[in-house]
Amino acid sequence: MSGGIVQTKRELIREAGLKIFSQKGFHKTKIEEIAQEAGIGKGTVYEYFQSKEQLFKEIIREEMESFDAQIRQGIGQHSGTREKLKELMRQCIKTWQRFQPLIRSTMMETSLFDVPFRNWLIKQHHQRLLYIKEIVEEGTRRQDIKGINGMLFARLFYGGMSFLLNPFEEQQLQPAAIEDLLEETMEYYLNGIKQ
Amino acid sequence: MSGGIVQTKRELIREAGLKIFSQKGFHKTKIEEIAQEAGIGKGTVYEYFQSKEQLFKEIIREEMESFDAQIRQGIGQHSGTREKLKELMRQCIKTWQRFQPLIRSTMMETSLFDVPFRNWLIKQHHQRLLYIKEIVEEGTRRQDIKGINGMLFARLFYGGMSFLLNPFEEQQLQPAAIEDLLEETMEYYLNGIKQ
Amino acid sequence: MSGGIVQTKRELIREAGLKIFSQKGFHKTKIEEIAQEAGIGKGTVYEYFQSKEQLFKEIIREEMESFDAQIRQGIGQHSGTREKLKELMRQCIKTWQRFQPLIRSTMMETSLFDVPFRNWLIKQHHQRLLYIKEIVEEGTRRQDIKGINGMLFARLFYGGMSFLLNPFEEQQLQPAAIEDLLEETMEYYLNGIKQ
Amino acid sequence: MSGGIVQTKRELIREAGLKIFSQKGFHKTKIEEIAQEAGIGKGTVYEYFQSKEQLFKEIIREEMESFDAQIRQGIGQHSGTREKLKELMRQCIKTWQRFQPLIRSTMMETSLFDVPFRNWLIKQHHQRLLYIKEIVEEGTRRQDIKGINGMLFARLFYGGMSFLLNPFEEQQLQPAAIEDLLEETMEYYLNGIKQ
DNA sequence: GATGAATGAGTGTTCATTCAT
DNA sequence: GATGAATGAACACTCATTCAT
Repeated sequence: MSGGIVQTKRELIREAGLKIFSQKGFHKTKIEEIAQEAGIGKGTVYEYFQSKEQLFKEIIREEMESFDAQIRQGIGQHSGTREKLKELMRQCIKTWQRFQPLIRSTMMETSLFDVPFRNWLIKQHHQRLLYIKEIVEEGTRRQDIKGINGMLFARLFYGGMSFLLNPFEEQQLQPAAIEDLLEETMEYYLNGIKQ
Repeated sequence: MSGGIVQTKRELIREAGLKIFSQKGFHKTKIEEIAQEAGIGKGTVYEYFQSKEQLFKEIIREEMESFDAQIRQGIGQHSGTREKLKELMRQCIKTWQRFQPLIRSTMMETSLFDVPFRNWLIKQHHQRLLYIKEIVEEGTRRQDIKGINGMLFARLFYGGMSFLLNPFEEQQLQPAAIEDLLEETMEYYLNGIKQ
Repeated sequence: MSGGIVQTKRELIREAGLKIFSQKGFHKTKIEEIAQEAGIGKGTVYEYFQSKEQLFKEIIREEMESFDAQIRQGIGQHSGTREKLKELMRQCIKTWQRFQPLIRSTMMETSLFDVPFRNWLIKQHHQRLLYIKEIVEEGTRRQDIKGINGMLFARLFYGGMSFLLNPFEEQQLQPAAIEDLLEETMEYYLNGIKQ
Repeated sequence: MSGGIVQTKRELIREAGLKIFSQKGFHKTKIEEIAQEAGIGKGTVYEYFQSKEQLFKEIIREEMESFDAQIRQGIGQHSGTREKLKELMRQCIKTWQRFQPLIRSTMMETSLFDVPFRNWLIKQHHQRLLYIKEIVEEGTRRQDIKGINGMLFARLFYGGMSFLLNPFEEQQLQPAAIEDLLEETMEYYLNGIKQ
């Protein structure tokens, strides 16, 4: 409870980088801007990160991993297919409201990166799909859910989620609104829209 | 009507630009590469387009509009909610298999652009969602489809589609495989996955 | 007779680079200065040379090779140990009066360079020594010259030459003065200074 | 008198600087490396030396002066032109085997330095030549040596020496080998190579 | 109209130097 | 005195854009 405000300079820079990269994308971001945002000198960035690209990758990596941990933990606290999927969506929405542009555009612009990092990104993405697949397959075993193509559904579900938030507007949904959204969305996926 | 091989130089450049921008993204693409691809001199690009950004926007605009026309036409040729939605997916898959990286990352990296173009993009995107909304609302009126939040469903459906194709692999789905995919996908959306 | 003034831009840059590098050494030389000296824009340098280092190496290589050709040709036009050695000195002085600082410091600061280039430099230097060695060994066969360690003498002779010109003053010796210098120098090497 | 292991921090830094500068040359050497080599903090260097350049000049100055003292002392212990010149060569070789690259390249890259230091360097160099000149002129007076241009011979002799050691190989000559080298070299200078 | 040689604004990165601890 | 984190001036290099031919 007490901690929190203390931040290493490294974290300070990462935070600033996250903000600026999110606003402008990798190429339009200048190291000097990040330094300014962090309230430090340009050279200081290079005391903590080898290069602009390193910094960017480090930010992505950190955010992705914390994202993953949150999803995993969130899912673990619920039981039942519906509740688990809802929780997964809840976590995604929460994260995406913070990092929307950065995380998303990163997933798309993977051609930017070196092969190992690209592969790591793909694996991360795949992991998210696996969470969904496992949830529905567990449901199938419990006979809640039809026998379906888990991976296909995972893609549809994940993609749907990622467009729940209008990617062009920085809406800040209220928690209550989010719950309504989740409820309705689950309804569509579980029971379909056919009369 | 006349045929098609004849191409104005302007079209030639646009075609080359589409290819290179799609492969490398906006920032990593050099005008010289586009000129090479088009088999012309670097300076000639500037005879037809004011700037790299203009060229890029022009390509996006053109592709989006042709995309839109195809969707509209495709939908018009079918009746029934299921068939219309399937046709919409069919068109999207077809287009995305061509331009995947460019078109998608463009939608995400809107921070690149000036406000008017950004607004135009948002409107385009919105238009797609409207097609879906209208299809399901028409279904609702015909009592095929439950009374649902059409815009919410549109987002889920459109997002799901956009992840149907693994964005990290350049799979070239065979037409038959696509049809199976569409069929199964429609099943999930229409009847849900709950047992 | 007619040609001469015409210079490709590449040569223009090389000439400017030679001048500035000679004055300031590699590290203190800025590309922009070279461009200015050549009367062109900074970017133009990069149209013709990949990098500052490439440009530097190219200049060295070119000068060395032309130096070598001059020596070889000069020696060929003379016969007799004394005359050949004198001619070799004549050529060296002529070249060194132009490029003194650059060429010399280059030979010393070889740690600057990549291994292949360094090896090339060493080979070049060795070649010069071989010229001298061959001249004296030929003399030995003709019984003009004692049976000596040709390589050792080559080093002494070459080193001596390289200090003939005061490396700290930009003296411009008159041709007549040079001839006197050569004559006296040869005298010392051939007949020794002992009474 | 007391011995030698005790070293002021100033000397420690100079020693470290000498080592690193010798290996890498002025521009490629980083202050941090010197501090590391000396086992102290980077800032501490600036407690003892005003700047990188000051440190470099101080090292050169110190080494030159100690070099000079050794030569002077060495010469003083011998009599006869031949022995004195041999001793001078002996001292030079000994020193150059330690500092070859640094000392030499320094003499060449004088453009690095401010005018007063440059002049000091030139004077130092001149002093060496004077030693040689005086030795041969003394020989001339004793009628061991012909009446020659002492300064010219000094240049030839000094230059020859400086190329005795292959500047590209870090040969470590054994003392016996050095003596043979000196003997033969003296032979050439004193008696010439002519049959 | 077509070209590509020339340009220079813009930016990532290094590293000598400073200064608060 | 000793330190090393912080700094920012300096510079190599890129590439969109121009314009003389």
